[in-house]
Amino acid sequence: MTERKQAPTLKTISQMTGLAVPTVSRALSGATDIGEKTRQRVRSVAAEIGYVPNRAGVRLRTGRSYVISLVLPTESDVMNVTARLINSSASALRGSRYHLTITPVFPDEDPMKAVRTIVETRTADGVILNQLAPEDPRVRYLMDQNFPFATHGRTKWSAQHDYFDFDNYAYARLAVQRLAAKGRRNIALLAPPREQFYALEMIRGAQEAAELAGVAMRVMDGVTSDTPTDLIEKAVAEAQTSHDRPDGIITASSAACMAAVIGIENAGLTLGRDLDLYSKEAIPFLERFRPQILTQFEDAWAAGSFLAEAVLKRIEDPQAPLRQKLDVPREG
Amino acid sequence: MTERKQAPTLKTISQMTGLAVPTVSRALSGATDIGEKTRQRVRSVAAEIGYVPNRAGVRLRTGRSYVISLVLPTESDVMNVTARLINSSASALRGSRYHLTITPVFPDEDPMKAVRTIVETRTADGVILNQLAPEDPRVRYLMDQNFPFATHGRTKWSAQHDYFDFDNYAYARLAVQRLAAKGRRNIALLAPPREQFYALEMIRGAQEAAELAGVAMRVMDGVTSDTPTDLIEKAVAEAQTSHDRPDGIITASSAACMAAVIGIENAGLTLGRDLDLYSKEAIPFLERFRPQILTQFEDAWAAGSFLAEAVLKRIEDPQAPLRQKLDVPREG
DNA sequence: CGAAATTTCTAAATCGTTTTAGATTTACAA
DNA sequence: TTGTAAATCTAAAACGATTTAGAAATTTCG
Repeated sequence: MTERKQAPTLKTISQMTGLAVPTVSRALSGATDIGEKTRQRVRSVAAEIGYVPNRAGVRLRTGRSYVISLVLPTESDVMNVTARLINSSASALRGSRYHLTITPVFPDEDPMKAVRTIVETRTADGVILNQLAPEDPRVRYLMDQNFPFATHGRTKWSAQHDYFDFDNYAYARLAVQRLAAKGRRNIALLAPPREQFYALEMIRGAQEAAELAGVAMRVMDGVTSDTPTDLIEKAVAEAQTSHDRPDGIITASSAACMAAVIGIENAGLTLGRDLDLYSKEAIPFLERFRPQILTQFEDAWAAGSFLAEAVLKRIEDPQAPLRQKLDVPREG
Repeated sequence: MTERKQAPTLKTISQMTGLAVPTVSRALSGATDIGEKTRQRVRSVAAEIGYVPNRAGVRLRTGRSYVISLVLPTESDVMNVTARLINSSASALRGSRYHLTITPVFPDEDPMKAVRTIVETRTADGVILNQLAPEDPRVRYLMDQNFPFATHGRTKWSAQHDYFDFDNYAYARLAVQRLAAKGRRNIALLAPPREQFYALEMIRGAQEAAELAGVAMRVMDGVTSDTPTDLIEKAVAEAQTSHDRPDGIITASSAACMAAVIGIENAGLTLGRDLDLYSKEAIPFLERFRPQILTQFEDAWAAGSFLAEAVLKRIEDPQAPLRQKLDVPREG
């Protein structure tokens, strides 16, 4: 439990350079009445110690918040889990003093950077994470810093932190059981990327259930549920032409499942006859679209509310009991 | 252009009650060393003038930001326009000093309240709105207050504010033209709710094009593109059994289009033969799912980036030239 | 009644930044 | 050399809230 680092301020730079605080401020903002060498010196020191203006100070003095608000009518009809998560967690903060900000992280970025910045500059009092690796460094870091957070999904250390997770192990078990009960003997799992914790859970569940039921189960390779949908279509279609073509496919998201439907129907096969599909989904859709598809409901709205509240409680009382929930699959 | 109201502070209450500022503070926070009648008086005054603690003041003094951050890996594969909008606008702020916060608004709420609060308490420096009515009071208010904002979609006053809009008029025109060119003579438009500006645009475009092409065009009633998907399915299926069943349906979102597909196929009809579907979509999906579906691409990513940047520029320079874009439909 | 204890309030300092006004130094011309 | 102008810098105040220490008023009790 490292000591939380104190962010450098203008005062820090002032002391390091021997200049007055306002001088430092004006040097950084590029005022005309600061000597060139002074400006240089201040700037380099600032860069060196990673000075970032304190938002509250700026806001108080200037009245500018440096915040843009996206006013978002809550939609009832959102297939996408992420969108639901945003909506529900923002909604859960209604009535509290808290706001929800979105911190986007790009694939090419260091995932740690965003979290570290938040903690060090105290951009936020708490954090919600998703898409977790089993030993996610962000989680490790937040735990070490004793910084309030909650996760959508679990990690290796999830006994020690707040989380909400859909029980992917149970999901996959049940999926295999039901497919086996329908007479399917050769099941393929279109799994999430293996870097993510829940992928491993899902795979484990499917394997165990397959063994118990005495059916074949394999993880589709070269493709995950996050793969662009056209590639999923292709992969599914190709799998159907192989000698041991799967007669049951389990997917991890409605988008992936839709792609699978396309691949299958394009290959001229018939759902429910030639093979069965099994999927999670955030809103009832697949099952109405193709009644043959077997589904389990993933409650993304509950996840968001739970997580937001968990973080809130954790901020208020760091010693509060852990808030953890493993959502039991409900068949759709 | 009304004067922007100055938010009341502890000082305001202090002056009104004749008490010292710290006394007021402690009275509000429920400290034990404040007399009961004093507390009552302070509280009632505070409530009366609508006192809300200044975030910057609190944050500076206590170090608490009252912000929860949702750290969001940007997804490439998001069907939903809203989710894309969030991702893209948050991303556009990367590298700037600005953050994106989400302010959810519930159907049962006064849509004005959220906006008014933002402006009065300066929760944010700028605002992005969507789902606009032709004479949206929020837009009117923001214009009157001279508060930086940009809209996804247009209004009656859009000549005077920043916006990004998909050209729904052109969309509908083209849709009807293409359906007519395929020999369709009885077209139905599954329009958005008529309260929204873009619904009117779309209807107008469809009507004009239908007249020109000499085909029948009607707006489906009792159902909009925001209606729960099961009701859309039902409505579409029923329409097919009527005596003047449509041979071409234009929808306003991929979700609505999918629902239409379900309705049609459940009714035992064949796409492309018995009738054609025409839809917008945010990512290429429908057209691959059912190649018979005619589509136009709606660039939600571009919208978010554009809007975020527009607001940024508007904050920096209220006199900056208007940033407006009417996105031309690209056929998919 | 007067001293001590208690209740209720206020003064002052602080968080980090920016702005305004003024001070100091340097450079230049007379 | 000296006075003036220009170039640099600093002191002080302010934004709004909270906290700590202490002052004033009230109550309690011997």
